[in-house]
Amino acid sequence: MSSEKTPIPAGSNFIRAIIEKDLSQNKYATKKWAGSPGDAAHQDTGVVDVAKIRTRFPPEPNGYLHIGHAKSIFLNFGLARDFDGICHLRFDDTNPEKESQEYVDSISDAVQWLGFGWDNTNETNLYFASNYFDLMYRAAESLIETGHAYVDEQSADEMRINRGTLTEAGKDSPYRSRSVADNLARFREMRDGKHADGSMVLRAKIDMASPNINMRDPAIYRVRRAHHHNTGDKWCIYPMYTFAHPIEDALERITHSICTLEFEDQRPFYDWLLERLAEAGLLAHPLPKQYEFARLNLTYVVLSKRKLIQLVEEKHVSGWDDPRLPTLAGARRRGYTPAGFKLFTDRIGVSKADSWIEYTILEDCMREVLNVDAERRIAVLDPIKLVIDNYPADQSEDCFAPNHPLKPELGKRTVQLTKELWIEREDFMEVPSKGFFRLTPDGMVRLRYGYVVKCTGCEKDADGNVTVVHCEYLPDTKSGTPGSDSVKVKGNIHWVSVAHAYEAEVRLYDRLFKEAHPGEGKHEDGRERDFLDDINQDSVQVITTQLELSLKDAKPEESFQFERHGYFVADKKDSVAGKPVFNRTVTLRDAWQK
RNA sequence: UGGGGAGUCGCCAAGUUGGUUAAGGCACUGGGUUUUGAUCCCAGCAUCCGAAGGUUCGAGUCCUUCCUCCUCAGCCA
Repeated sequence: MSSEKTPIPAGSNFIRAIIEKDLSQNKYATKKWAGSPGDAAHQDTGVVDVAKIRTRFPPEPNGYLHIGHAKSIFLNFGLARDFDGICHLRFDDTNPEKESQEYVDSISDAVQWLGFGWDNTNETNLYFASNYFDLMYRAAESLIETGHAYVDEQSADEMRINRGTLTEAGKDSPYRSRSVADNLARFREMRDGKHADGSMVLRAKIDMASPNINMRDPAIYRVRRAHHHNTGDKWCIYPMYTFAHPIEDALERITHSICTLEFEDQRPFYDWLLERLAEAGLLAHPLPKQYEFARLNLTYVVLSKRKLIQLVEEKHVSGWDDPRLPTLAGARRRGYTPAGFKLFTDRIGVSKADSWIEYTILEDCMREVLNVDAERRIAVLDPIKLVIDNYPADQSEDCFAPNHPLKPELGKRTVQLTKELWIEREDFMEVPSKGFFRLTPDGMVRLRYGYVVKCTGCEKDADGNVTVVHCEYLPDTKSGTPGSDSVKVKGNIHWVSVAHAYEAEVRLYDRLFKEAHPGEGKHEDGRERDFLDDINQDSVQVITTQLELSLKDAKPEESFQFERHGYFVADKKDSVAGKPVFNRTVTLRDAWQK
């Protein structure tokens, strides 16, 4: 990445502290890099790596990225940027049964949308674990040759039983002491398709009595006849994550391999494996090191892949990019922005403590960036007619509205004022509640960017619903003219001319779940709650609105602040030229307690 | 109950080798500005760092014991 360097906040998180220390000790001063991933022999032909550190973002292409991944992306790519390093995008595609090109594409899109990429000065750092299958296979044979791996023919059930429990040691497999030659022959047979799926696995030979269950001879290669999205039908054996990931990191000369907390127990194996392969001459020092941080938990959403898939497949939402979903594709359609996510990740920090971030933090971040970035427009979401009785029916006059109060250089636009206007239904109350200072009989209010008007009454239908509000304007009070403030009013309401309005569809989104921790706890009858029980049935409201005419030209993904309402974005999917529809990204804060 | 982690203000989170009054952000509460009940500005907001002991002139930082939460027994990642 070649982007602006941001100053490094000293010791702002434990990973930065580790990197600063590593760098100050010149830990990577002689680390060689040949320009592409490879084993020790390959890297030795290279030169000292220009990247001071290497990190990686290694998603499995088996689903869509979500907000939690954004944290990891900003962490890994951000670290690389701040420390003169390089971050790789690597697809960890070692399980052919779950992965597909669709996911590879959506993940690539999301990473780029957040502002990162893989094209660096002299190299393209986009990799696939499956491209290392040959090297991984060699590493496995090396492990067998050095007596550190064996082919186990126990069934999965037998393996599970013999693995022991959390408090009891496991038992050695009857196949554990086979000869190197025998193991090698068997493993090659596995590769050559001589054995059925599930009939045997290759296991690392470590210690069946280890208190760390991950060290009790973990399986590292399995037989699985499945078509791989990248390697096709070339292989019928596939490496396990446990085995593959450390090797991927080492081949790419990653310095800091950052993952989430649940992999902590895996670290001893990570180090064990790389040390064995380095001893065998396959990998060179310095070897990558794994560090773990706490994954993101956000209130009012679910981030687990399983639950997201369920929401999509059972059609509780319209798709992976439903604006209510915490997927990056959904957030994007909702109008959330990369800058907002950047602010968010900076704000929540990185640590090892399990935590739940309040969803409002994310919303505040979006408001904060949109307040600065989004131009203002006028939108009447729940229209009711206001008639200015003392205004000529055939008259239309220009009013000037600033495009951005914080950026006068963005200029003003004209909106037309006429006798009949649309105003917000909630801006009129025939019987005002306490503290209400908008339109009410005999009350005065300013029509934003226009005149001060005095309410004279309203019309109602047979059911008592207000249908039209009447008022009279005060001619000398037009905004921007001398003496416009001769009449002071507290209320200030927005409006759109009936004759100059764009009638548009707007979607008002609310949170998808009613509970802060969806599915947590039990029902009154003692039954476990399901996260689906907490779905908010009113999470979207599609309404017909009256917008100022200029909004007709909004481009897909263009964000605006609809004054007094919130931030809205022209939907990237359903908008057509000249007829955009809008999604509410987030409301404005509202300090008025009704 | 074995191993590995984590517990600092309502929510996050600094606090490196022990050294005066425990950063910062968000939230919240006052006050000010404002033609968005928005934004912005100013002020306030942990005698206390999961608990209890101990070491020390001095401990969130060291020691002991205890408590709570997370995580690991896939031929998933």
